[in-house]
Amino acid sequence: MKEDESNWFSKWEDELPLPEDLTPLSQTLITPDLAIAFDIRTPNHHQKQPTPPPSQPNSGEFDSPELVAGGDEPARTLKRPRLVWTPQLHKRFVDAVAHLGIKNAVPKTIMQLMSVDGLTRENVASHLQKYRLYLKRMQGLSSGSGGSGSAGDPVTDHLFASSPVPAHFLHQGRSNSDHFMSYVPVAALQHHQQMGPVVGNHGQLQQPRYGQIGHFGSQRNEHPFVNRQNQQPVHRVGTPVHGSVAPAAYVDDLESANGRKVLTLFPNGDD
DNA sequence: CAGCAAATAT
DNA sequence: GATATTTGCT
Repeated sequence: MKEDESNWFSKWEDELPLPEDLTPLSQTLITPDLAIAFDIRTPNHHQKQPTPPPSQPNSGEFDSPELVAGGDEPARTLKRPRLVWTPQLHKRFVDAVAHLGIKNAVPKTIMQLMSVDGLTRENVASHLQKYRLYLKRMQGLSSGSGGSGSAGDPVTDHLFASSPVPAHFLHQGRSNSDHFMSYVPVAALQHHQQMGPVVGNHGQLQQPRYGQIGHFGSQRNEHPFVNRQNQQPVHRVGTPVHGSVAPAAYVDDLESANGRKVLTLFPNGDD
């Protein structure tokens, strides 16, 4: 029996796919922009062809191959792939809303504050809508008196459930005076590419970092159960905060396995 | 433009 | 089937 164990272990080891064999997380898929540029989305259903514009008044009849090298970003008015709201991204969203206050938490502002490259107002609006519904639902059933039903947290909404909801967000009919408007650390002005949602294997945007390659258990981070080694190469906050708020000092924290680490990442002092 | 409900797409 | 996006309306 012991031998068996070492046996399968050996085999297991042997059959372990090499990193090179694994899906090259950042590659493979045709570059999203390229794909959309060519309008060659995934072979899906019969996508209706909406009035294909007569292209450019080219003298010839073939399209201009410079389409890609055109310099101008084609990815501007074309349909982007579905954005996938990963917990981290959602966290940013929540934090942004939390710090803006319900009153200023409108799609436009949120989007700007998040300063996530590639995120559009529509994205936020859509997500915000669902998020609000989620909050409402929660309140609704949390008032259950004598309820013997509420047993823990039924994984209702996967995404929202795993987000450290700031606590308040409950729309209290509180028309209190708004506190000082926090200046917007317009990080969006940075030409730096922060975390740009990238297209996944199909056409879904997913986050570049935080990609878990493990095939063990479930790929999805349903609940924090996987104890991964928090090793972030690009995680340096060298400067011991001295009082100045650096927009680039984002410390995207990883939630602890079972300890809800509610750490606000924005330089907030409000509330 | 923001918010919402429903439909639609992936 | 779950989600995100879009649509229509206010």
